[in-house]
Amino acid sequence: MKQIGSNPRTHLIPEASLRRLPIYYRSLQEMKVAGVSQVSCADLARVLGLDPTQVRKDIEMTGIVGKPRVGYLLGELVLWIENFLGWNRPKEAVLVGAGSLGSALLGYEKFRSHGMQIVAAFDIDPEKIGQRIHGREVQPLMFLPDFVRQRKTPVGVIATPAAAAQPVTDLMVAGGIRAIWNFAPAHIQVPEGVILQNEDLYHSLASLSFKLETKMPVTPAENGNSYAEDN
Amino acid sequence: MKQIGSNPRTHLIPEASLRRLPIYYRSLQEMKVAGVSQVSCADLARVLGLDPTQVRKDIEMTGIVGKPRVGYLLGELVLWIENFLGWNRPKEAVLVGAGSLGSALLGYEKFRSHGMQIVAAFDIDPEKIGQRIHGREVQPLMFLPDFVRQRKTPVGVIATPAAAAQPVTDLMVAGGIRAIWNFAPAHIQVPEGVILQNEDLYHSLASLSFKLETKMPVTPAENGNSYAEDN
DNA sequence: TAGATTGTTAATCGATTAACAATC
DNA sequence: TAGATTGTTAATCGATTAACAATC
Repeated sequence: MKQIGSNPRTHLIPEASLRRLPIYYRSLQEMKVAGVSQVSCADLARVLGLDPTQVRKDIEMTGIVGKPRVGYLLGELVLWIENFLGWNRPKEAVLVGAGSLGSALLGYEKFRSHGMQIVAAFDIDPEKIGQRIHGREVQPLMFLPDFVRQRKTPVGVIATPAAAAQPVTDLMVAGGIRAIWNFAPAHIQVPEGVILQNEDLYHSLASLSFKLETKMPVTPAENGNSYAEDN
Repeated sequence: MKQIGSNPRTHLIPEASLRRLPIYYRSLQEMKVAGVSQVSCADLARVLGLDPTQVRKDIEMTGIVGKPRVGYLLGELVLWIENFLGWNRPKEAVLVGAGSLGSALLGYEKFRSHGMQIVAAFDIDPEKIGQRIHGREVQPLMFLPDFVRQRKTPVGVIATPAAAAQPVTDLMVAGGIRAIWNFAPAHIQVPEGVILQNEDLYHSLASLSFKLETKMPVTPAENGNSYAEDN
């Protein structure tokens, strides 16, 4: 019997697989509501129009052990995914940039059940400072390093204009932030060991615009095309 | 001499390369402002902390021909990228879902110079209908199919709750939309031939959360880690 | 000319897909 | 038992990286 709670695969976790788990997770939640109690990778693949082998590989990554001919207990699989991703252990986050996007992000309550909780918002604009947005008061940016240091906040979310992204990053890093989720359209540099996740809409726009224009084939990508409904 | 304006490579365009072009593009714009007139792939790689070979491969994709020992004329390279991505030929788009995220998206004026222009907004909520957001009046969702059909709008942007995503998709497709940019946290199905670009924050949250917790290595991904500053 | 950079071809590496044995 | 599904190993495919010749 394999170790429970630890991952069976010592090798390497494909980023693309990580990003597919939420898709399965969501389908499972829906099935649960519909009263389903057991599920196989084949079921998931069918519902989502994905390749069954790929689904199985991704699910195995979580370390869950299934039953041949049956699949997995739905509730258990949900728990394994949550545990594997760390979604059952939300990390605190600070957000910088209380503009329209930042405000929208502050309103996503579901983040908490998906591994992250934004506990404070910062901005440099005196107009914004002191405002309450979705229950959090916007603080002066200069307070950020101390806040992060004292509270040991692991995550920083950047929703500033491009020009502010690098300076804000540096502040976060100085405070000991371990991961940065960057929504600013800027290429920022972080020291080795700091996790950086870019959410640059212009990257997507490049892909979308290109595909719309051309008849040139583009290789399918993790967050690109889904499959046609053909079954 | 190669054909000008057409792509030299008949093969296959890697999605990841498409998504990197905006990074170069942005650096080039900054260099331009700084008065630089010539640039090599090596220069770009140095500034961005990326692999020079990769930068060269990506740049070549646009079809531009450079000069050995010199590189490219900066202004020309910018134009080649714009033309390759179609950023100089903005496509019209409709947006559905005038919530906080939708409103934020309506405020991104830069979209127009990056291949896309949101020309109308729709919602199903009577409270929202009639409101003006960044100069566009929110229309009833039921008007969408006719609008899209008459105006031949190629792009649909979805910023609705998850439950609305598939029905809205179906409306868009019925109206003849050719590409969908989906911000709703939902796996939607589109007919073959319709381009789908998902912008699901929970996918990123999965990756971020996992990396924060574990010492397990994750394969580097297109929109993941940048390089450490080490030069 | 010398040498840096382009353009191109080959090697490597990893993700996806296929094949198949084990099992309930 | 028969057969569907898991778990695992191998094959394929494509992106990244390396090597090198051409060129200004």
